Amino acid sequence: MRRMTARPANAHQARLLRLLRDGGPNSRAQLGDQVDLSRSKLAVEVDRLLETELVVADGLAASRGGRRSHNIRLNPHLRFLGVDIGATSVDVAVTNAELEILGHINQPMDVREGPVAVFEQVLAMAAKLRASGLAEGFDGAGIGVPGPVRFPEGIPVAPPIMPGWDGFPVREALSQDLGCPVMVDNDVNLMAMGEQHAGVARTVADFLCVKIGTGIGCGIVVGGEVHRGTTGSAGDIGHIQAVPDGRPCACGNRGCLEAHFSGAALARDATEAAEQRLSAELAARLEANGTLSAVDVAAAAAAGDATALDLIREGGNRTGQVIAGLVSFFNPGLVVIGGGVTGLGHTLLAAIRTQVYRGSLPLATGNLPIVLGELGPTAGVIGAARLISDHLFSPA
Amino acid sequence: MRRMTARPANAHQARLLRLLRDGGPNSRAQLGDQVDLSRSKLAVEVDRLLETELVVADGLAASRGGRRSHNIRLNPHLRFLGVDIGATSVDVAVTNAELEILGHINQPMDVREGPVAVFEQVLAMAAKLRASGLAEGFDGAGIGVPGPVRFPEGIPVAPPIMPGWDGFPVREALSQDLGCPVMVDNDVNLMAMGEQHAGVARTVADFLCVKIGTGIGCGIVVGGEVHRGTTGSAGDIGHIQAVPDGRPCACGNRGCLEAHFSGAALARDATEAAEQRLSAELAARLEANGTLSAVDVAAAAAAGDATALDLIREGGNRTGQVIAGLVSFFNPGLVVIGGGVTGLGHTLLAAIRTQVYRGSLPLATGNLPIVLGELGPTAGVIGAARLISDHLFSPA
DNA sequence: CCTACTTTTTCCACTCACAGGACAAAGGAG
DNA sequence: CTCCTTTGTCCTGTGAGTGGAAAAAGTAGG
Repeated sequence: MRRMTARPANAHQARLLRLLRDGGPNSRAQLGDQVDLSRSKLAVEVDRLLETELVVADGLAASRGGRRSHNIRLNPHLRFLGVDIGATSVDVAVTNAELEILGHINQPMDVREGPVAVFEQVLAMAAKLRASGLAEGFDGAGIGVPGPVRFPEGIPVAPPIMPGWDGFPVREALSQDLGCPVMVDNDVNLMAMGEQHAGVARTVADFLCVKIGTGIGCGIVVGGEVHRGTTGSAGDIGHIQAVPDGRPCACGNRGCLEAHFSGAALARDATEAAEQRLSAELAARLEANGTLSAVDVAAAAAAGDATALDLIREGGNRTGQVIAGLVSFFNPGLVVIGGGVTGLGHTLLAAIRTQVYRGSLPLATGNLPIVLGELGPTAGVIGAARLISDHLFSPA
Repeated sequence: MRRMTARPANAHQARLLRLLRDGGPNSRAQLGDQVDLSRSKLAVEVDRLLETELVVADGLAASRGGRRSHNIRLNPHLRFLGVDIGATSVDVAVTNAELEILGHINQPMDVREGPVAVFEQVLAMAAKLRASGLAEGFDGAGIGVPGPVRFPEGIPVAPPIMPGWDGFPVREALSQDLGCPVMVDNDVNLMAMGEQHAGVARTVADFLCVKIGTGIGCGIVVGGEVHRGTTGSAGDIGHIQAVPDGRPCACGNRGCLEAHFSGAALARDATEAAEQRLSAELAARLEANGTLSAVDVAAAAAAGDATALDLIREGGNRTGQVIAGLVSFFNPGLVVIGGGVTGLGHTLLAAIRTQVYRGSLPLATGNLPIVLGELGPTAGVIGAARLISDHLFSPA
């Protein structure tokens, strides 16, 4: 099927498209209530959008006391591809134009195999989703990578955990392979955008989104917009010093947050504890699987294992201390905790909250919710779809 | 003299006013090069600005190879008042519409005497400047206070070092007393705006401005706009933990940056060192003055006193560690160091630089200048004038 | 079923912002 | 003094956008 190549011709059309994306199908009259345009002008713009087939008519709306209005919705054939590349696995999802997930695949993968191998796999996964009848093609794709990105060009820069990716023209290459517009961003930023679009951060203009996975990063949203920094490395909090003269870190320093708490650090500490027989629960799991991960720690903690709980609390305290500093500095309206280790749940959250509420001034913490992300593993792909839709639903 | 009450009628006029503010007098032709408007449209808007007397004709410009153009400048009678209230002193300055300082007074003052007493003094200082013939009245005033501010209303909130100021309607009260529009902001934010307007940060969109005075604060500029946070307390980095289990702080925690390094902490440490006879230089100064301040430490350091140098280095290291974390998080394009203790000069700067370049990843620090502010004590009042001019030079 | 009222949509005339060309005014270079 | 360039002014055309009138399509009540 022919893909939609049309773009909104002006800011009004872009506004309408975003309203339809975020609010779902709407009657013409309802749209009129939300934008500050005369009825005539609105009708003209809607007609033009219908002509370009970006939106379609969708029957009659319920009456509001008089003549029934016609419903308008984004073209139901529009499809976005959301790709969230993690350190050890990749998520690929298809959404409609309202960014609802129609299909979602997760596969293990090693990002260190380099961009060529990874994108081969990603393209295969995308083809699989397409073959299952969810999409006949893609109108745009958002890609999240676990490292800093030169955003305008969509090129990873100096990614510490991604050797071989430095300078690889992700945006251009994928745009060719997929035959559609592509935008690339840091995976943490996409998670923030996901939670902003469909998660806990829907109504907040300034918030932080801390992702604790293999590494630790933080999405920064200022006035509704993601802050990426001068070189695209904003939010890279994994290497903030959390423990003076602490553990050595891969970056060459000592005491980095990431060296003390992250999926990788947690697995290492748990293995150590198991080997030293500090925890029967963890030792048994190590015996059974041959290796331990954050999931095992979560399970052990759920079973009441004191060592596992201590590890989580300890890590939560470290993380909380760092976040406390960021809260003082940035004064957000919300802090979202997400990523792989959110399985650690309430114990982790409680430790983080304690440190933040203790370590920041009351004015900054007084009305500050600190919550777990709502979307779990789908936050990244939803954010990716949101990224490309923001791009496409803006004036050409 | 009748004050200018006119405001730009639309975004074009606002744009032109800001160009004239930031670039000084300009010919109509030069203005045309900078805005994307047809010559006819530009002429219309300039004529309207001339009618409102916001701008005036100012003779003929030099020829650019053909007919000479007419110069336009902001009305030379426009006057802004910039007020920078510190913890222990207050700066009041008068500027013209191009934000050039025409007169500047600094007086000691104790902010703890409360807003009524302070503003009595401020109004007297403003009257003195007016009486000296620099201004016949003020078209607007910007006020900086050393604590968080609910920006839209211009009301200080829960300022730790300013008992009696909480909830005082500064904006409204001063607007009445001065008979002109008033905007209120945190003093650190104003310093950032000052350096952005006329100092080292003229060309940078994202930067941090760390002010080390009686306390420590940080102005955050994102995309050219000051970030104030959800409750107006963004940049409040004085109470970030710099030393685990360190010195007790007035805020109730231990190890806050401000408890280890700030004008107050430095004076305290220097006095201690003098009393313990660790430094002859400092002891002599204590003897002579009865008290020590950051200025004495700076003088002792300049004279080569090892203890003083150590104090500065130690403080710079602490500050640098905190800034390193902020740089990782925020990824600015520039870090400006300002405030009272900048008299400590290169020793301080070197310590901070060392810690930041060591403690943050290369991608964030690779091209990151860390410099002293250019404007010294005038940064605050220039920023204050800039604040109110931004407000007045925006569409009504 | 008919009438009165509401809401939605379309149509149309009118205003306004703005662009861009023609032309006059003012200066520079030879 | 002539030719060229730049600047300023005037004027008309165009397209965006508004707001009123009226038609269309409902609901509610008798």
